Amino acid sequence: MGTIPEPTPARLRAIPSRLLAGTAIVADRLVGERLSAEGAHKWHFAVLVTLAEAGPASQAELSRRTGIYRSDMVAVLNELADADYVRREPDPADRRRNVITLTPVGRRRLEHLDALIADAQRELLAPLTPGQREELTRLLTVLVEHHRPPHPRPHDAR
Amino acid sequence: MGTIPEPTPARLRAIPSRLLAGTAIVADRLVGERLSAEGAHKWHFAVLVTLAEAGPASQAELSRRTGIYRSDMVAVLNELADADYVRREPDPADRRRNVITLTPVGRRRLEHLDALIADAQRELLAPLTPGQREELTRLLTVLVEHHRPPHPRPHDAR
DNA sequence: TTTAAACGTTAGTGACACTAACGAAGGTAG
DNA sequence: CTACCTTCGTTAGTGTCACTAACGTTTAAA
Repeated sequence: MGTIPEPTPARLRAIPSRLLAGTAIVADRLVGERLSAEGAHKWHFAVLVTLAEAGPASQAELSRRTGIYRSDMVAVLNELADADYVRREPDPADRRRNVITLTPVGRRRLEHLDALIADAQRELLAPLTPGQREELTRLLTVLVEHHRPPHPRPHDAR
Repeated sequence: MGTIPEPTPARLRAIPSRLLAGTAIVADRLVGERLSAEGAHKWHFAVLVTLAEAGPASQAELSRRTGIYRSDMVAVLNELADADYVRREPDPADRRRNVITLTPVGRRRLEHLDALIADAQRELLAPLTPGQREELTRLLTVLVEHHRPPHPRPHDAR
């Protein structure tokens, strides 16, 4: 007669910040597994999407739009440029900047990664009805929107 | 006439795994700030709650109930024991185990930390109605419950 | 009685958010 | 023009956290 598989106390289970941490871990693992199987990364997708949506941009712009720190952006762009998903060239109009441009190969890569990520989201949200998925997205959006550096912060990009 | 503060592409903003990651970071920061201001830690609270709810337990039991790895549990219990919030003594019935017991001081500490955490949750969920907060908690619970090691895994406690 | 498992513990890994500081370039004020 | 401050790309580094590996000890199972 073995002991029952110790339960987590209810008082602990019901704490939103803990639930968020837990689901975020699950979600990240789901996405990460799929992407790394194809030699890709979360951040690659974010950059490619941003370029596809808003056109060529500087590294600092990409940082602000994706939320990836500009110090981390360097490595991401190295990898994307090495694989020819992206071109990186100095901006003649402002010689501090690099102009990052999506290549045709990059666009195809994006479609592929997009499918992988959509798949991961589906698996993540599997136990929810379509209505619940929308509701969850809505609620989370409200939260991230609300908790956010008051305004377009003074200086220094993320 | 400056450029408008670069927006995140909609295609990126609407991805649940990204939203979860974002809110989890905010939530963790909110909780962490309050606790660290009192020299406490997330994990301290989890252990104290578990002891209060389910009584004395071994370190491995605490690990499984809280989700804290038993390798990390060691340091947590060192700190809690040093502050006399918890007693740690060898289990005479099974000399592999330590029995961890909540002290009266620990119980008072718990009440304090509980207030801090409740406060953080309130700030986190501030932009939501009470109904929405419940709904969010419900949805997240479904997700964590669903994505979870199939059954009481073979061996080796977290 | 041999084997396997659980326990507490130490050490270490990898991912990721985040900071600091740098030289180079550009913008602005005197 | 000069001085100053900001932005940009880049390098290096920090702290936290989830997670793994391995160990010696003790207990349970075969």
